Formats: sequence, C-alpha cells, structure tokens
Amino acid sequence: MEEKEVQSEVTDKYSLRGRVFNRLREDILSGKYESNEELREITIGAEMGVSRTPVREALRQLELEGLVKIVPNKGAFVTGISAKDIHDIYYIRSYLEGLCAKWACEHITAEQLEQLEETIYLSEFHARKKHMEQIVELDNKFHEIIYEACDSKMLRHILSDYHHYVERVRKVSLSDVNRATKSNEEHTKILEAIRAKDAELAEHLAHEHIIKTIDNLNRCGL
Amino acid sequence: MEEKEVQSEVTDKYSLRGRVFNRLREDILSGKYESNEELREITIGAEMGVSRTPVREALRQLELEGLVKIVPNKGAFVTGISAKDIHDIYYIRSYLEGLCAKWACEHITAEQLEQLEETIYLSEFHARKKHMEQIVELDNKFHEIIYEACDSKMLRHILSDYHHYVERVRKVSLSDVNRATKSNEEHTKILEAIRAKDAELAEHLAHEHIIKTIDNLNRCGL
DNA sequence: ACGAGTATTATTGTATACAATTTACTTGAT
DNA sequence: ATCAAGTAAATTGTATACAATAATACTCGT
Repeated sequence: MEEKEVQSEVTDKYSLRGRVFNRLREDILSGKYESNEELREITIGAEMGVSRTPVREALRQLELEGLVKIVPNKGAFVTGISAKDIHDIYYIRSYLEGLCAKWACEHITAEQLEQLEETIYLSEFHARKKHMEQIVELDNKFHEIIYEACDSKMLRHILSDYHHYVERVRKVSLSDVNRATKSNEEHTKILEAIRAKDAELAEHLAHEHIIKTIDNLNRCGL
Repeated sequence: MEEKEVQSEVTDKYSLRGRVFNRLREDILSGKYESNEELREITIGAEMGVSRTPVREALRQLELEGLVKIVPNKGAFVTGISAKDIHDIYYIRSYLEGLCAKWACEHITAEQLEQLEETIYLSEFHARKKHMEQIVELDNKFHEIIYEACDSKMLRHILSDYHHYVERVRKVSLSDVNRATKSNEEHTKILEAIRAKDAELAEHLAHEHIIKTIDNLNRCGL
C-alpha cells in the first residue's frame, strides 16, 4: 500500500536549519528547557555541531510558532507552553475540528473514507493489544486524513500546528486504554456521519470528541 | 491617554530582517507578486538594499506564516492567499471570535470595557463623517482589545494572525458605510453582552458578527 | 566601602565567502 | 534537427568575518 507522507513537518527535515528547528521545538515542547531560559546561538550551534546561521533561522521560525521570544539585540528566550495553553488549544481545536468535519462532508473522497475506516479498524486491533505507540500514530493519521479532506489549506494548516503542539499530551491521554477504546468509538461515529454527508452531525460529533478528550485530560490531572 | 502599542507586528520592526519580513508580507498580501512567483534572495536583497542574510530569515518566517513555500535547494515561491483562503479564514474566525468573546466575559477588566466603549463611540463619529481610514483602525482596535481580554495567549495569537491576513479585505468591506454602521451596532451589542457577563450571548453575537461580515463580502463580490 | 563612569568582553545583527546543488547552455553524436 | 552528456552559470545552504549593541568588569574618586 502506498504510504502517503503526512506533512506534519513544515520545515525541511534534512537541512541543518530544519534539523535545528525540529530538535529545538521538540526540546521546548518536551520541557527540556526552563521557561524564559536564554537560547544562545553559539551554544546551540556547538551542541548540534552547526554554525550560527542555521540556528538563527530556526530561532526566527520558532518565534513565529510562539515557542520562543526574541528580544532585539538581546537574545532568544524560551516561551514554552503552559498547561493553560494546552487547555486553550484543545478548546480552540474543539471548534475547528468540528468545522473541519463539517467541510469534510462536502469534499471527502471515497478513497479517504476508505482510509479512515482502515485506520479505525487497525486502531481497534492495537487498542486490544495495548500497543500505545501505534494507537497514537493512528490517531494522528485519522485526524490528518480529515484535515486533508476538509479541502481548506488554512484550516489544515492551523489544525496540523495545534496537533503538533499537544502531541506530548495526546500520548498521555491515549495511554489510558479505556480512553483509547472510547476514542475509537467516537471516531467511528464521526466517520459514519461524514460518510452519510450529515454535516451538522459530523460537526457536533467532532466537536464533542475533543471536549471528551479535554474531560479525560482533566481526569488525568493535566 | 497612554496609547498602548498593539502588538500586531510579531517581528522586530527596526531590524533589517523585520523590515524585509513586513514588507514582503504586505507585498504578498496586497497581491504585488504572482502566485508561485519565485523570490530570489539576491534580487529581494538588492531591491531593499540588504544582504541575503536578513532576506533568508524573513523568507523562512514567511514560510511558517504560510505565505511562501520553500523548496529545499530550489527557492522560495509565493503561496499567496486565494479568495477561498480568505473565505475560510472568516469562517474559522467566526468560531474563534465567538470563543474569544465568551472567554473575555470572565477576564475582561473595567478599563478594557471602557476602551471598548470609547472605540465604538469614536467609530460612530467617523462612520457619520465617512472617515474610512479611522473606521478600519478602530475596528482593528475593538477586536484587538477583546483578543487581549480573552486572556489566552494561544487564541490571541491566532486571531491576530488572521486579522492581519484579511486586513486588505476588511478595508473593502468597511468602505461600505452601511456596513460600517451595522458593524458598530453589532459591536455595541457584543460589548453589552460582555459587560453583562453573558458568555453565551457574547459568543453568539461575536460569531454572528463575523458571519454577517462574510455575507457583506459576498455581496461585494469578494 | 561604595558608586559613577569607562573599558572590556560577550552576544546579536549583518555582510560576505565558500560549498553544494540546481538550472541553463553548449557541444557533439545520430 | 534532435537529443544527451557534459560544462558553465546561477542559486541556495552553510560558515565565517565584521559591525553594532548590550552585559560585565574595572578604575578612580569620594
């Protein structure tokens, strides 16, 4: 089967800048740096074995991502992402995932419907086996397919961004097997609504799906 | 009165990179470049009298903004922003402005309420006088105040971005004096709902406010 | 000992130099 | 004339050099 590369990485993976960008983003999101910690170009460059140039470019990009604050002539400081930020993102996503599912009803292809079905089917298998790694990956895939299907560059862009932001938290949430199973059931219902072209229902279900995820996170004490 | 600088410019205005970034963004959004047009680092640098370094950093940032697509080892190409993109952004905004108004109910300060009132009052004046420039500026301000008041870094960030994206279109929409007047009435109702801490109503009104703006755009043939 | 002012150092901002890659062109064989 | 291969030119990717700014340390007077 042809495995379509999901374009979650905006930035070139293979250039030095891309590598620095991705690694810094990962490190910031995973909490390796303190909040407000200063990121010195030379230091980071030395750590990664590159010159200042790619580091600077990566830092400037991270500024736009909101993960770093750059003070002119002073330096780059880690902004990080607080528990409230994550909470807010989930609420924002609850609306946008709803809108996305609604639009997907109009634009989804038979092939994409097929892919969604397959994704859920596989995910049910891995949920029974408690293969957490695969569950998260398939959750990723399910949502990314709908992002594609909504046929909106803007909506896909923002949702992919947020999906990335909360990746670490999603892993925790889905580690709860009960939640993973529930999540699959919700995915199934969303798929059925989209297949039936019931835009209202699809929107509502996708919205509720995220709200329930938030509830679960709260239960996990996040 | 202390005029608080609205931080719509993420990027340092005074560095060369910041200037290149802002100018390129403006030029792309205003349609100065063709879609898919190649942006050569040297050419742009020459046009703006700077070296490649600040140009590269600006281009990398614009990539993250989605205004430029960078193909490794080949170049930077204008992505631009289509009529559909703008349409999509307005729909996305309709939800997010609703959410923003809802959250603002909980967090808005007396001072911010005061500012909102003043903004509307002034805007009514300029609407009667047909001072289009000021009307757009005050519309900006009204929304930015609420973005601040929602007390969510993430939501403010994304809404400010989108506000910027559609700035050119907003000017067209508000050039219709009838729309400008209507818009002020809607702003007033939103303000009242927020002041009354009626989160449900505020959300609904803010949502509808954007939907009506979309209707108006459609009537203008955008 | 303390603080103002200055010199030194460190760091960022920008320009340029060099390397790697891609694109365009030229040349030659069929 | 057409196409292919190879070479030259142009362009991007990265590193380094230089300039400007900010942080630090030091001197000197009180």
